[in-house]
Amino acid sequence: MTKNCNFIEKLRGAGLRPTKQRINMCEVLFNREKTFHFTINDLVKMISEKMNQKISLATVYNTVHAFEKKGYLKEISIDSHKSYFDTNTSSHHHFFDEDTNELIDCDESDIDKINIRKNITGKKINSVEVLVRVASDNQNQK
Amino acid sequence: MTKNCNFIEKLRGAGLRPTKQRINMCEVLFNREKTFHFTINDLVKMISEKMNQKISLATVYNTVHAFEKKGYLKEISIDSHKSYFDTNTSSHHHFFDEDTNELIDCDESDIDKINIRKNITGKKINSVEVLVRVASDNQNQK
DNA sequence: CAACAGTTTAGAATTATTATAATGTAGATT
DNA sequence: AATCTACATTATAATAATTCTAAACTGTTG
Repeated sequence: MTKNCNFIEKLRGAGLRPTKQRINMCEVLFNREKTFHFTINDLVKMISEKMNQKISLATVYNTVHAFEKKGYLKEISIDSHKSYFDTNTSSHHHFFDEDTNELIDCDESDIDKINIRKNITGKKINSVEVLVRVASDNQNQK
Repeated sequence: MTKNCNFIEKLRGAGLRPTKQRINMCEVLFNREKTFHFTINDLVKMISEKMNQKISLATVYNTVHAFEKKGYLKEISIDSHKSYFDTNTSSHHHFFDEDTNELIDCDESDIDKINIRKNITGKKINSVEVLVRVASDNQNQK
């Protein structure tokens, strides 16, 4: 219950009105020990269950995008058909298990800092992301 | 003209029948000095222009996927709405210019070899890809 | 508590991709 | 070269993912 207040502040701080839907969404997304990865579909299910009623798909899309813009979520795109969001918005890399479609966080010690030697004139680097695709050792490629 | 023969062999070698459409597609994709990036839409236009007649969208999708499976193309996914294919199938990294939506190849000297310390039991690494997002220096984020 | 601006909603619209089934074609067989 | 067959292509329908719309609703401000 006190958590709610945090989320209300969090939303207000980002200029987002703390509506019932957004607060529920915050609880599903951020009220947990560990960060996690989800798809829009996952999320709709989770929120509907939590609220014990439907939430409009449009609202979920809107809110996810609002959260993304505010830096509360990060999108991880695997291919044109698989896109995840990550509640861990710190700069970090990922493994993607092609067998299970599971996205796995790397922590800092897993991959050395990436050193970019190229410089594009007038452009600054916004992010550097590594995606390591893995698959079962016995089967070839998949 | 002699190039056609190469493409016919290339297709045959991959177990793909050298049809008119596929050969045209090969010419558009592979008969050039430098490798390049494209979207399905780009490609449909390019092929239609080259053939001076329509090509079915389904054929382009089918063929692109066939080429991808055979390792003639690689998909580069930027976000859930922007997906490119790359005729450069060697292992390499990319810059993505968020202002122009342009994908830029890195060559080997641009980024040090990525050292992966994490090991996922029973899984082998299929690919390691770095995406560096850049944007204009004066505007914040975009 | 009235008023307004921002939000939610269901459903329509749009876009991207895949499936379908009829027609066409490459390559093998004769 | 005619025929056959499996694979390809095609237009279109179907599906899936996302965005738009316009009406109803709800925080917030005064």
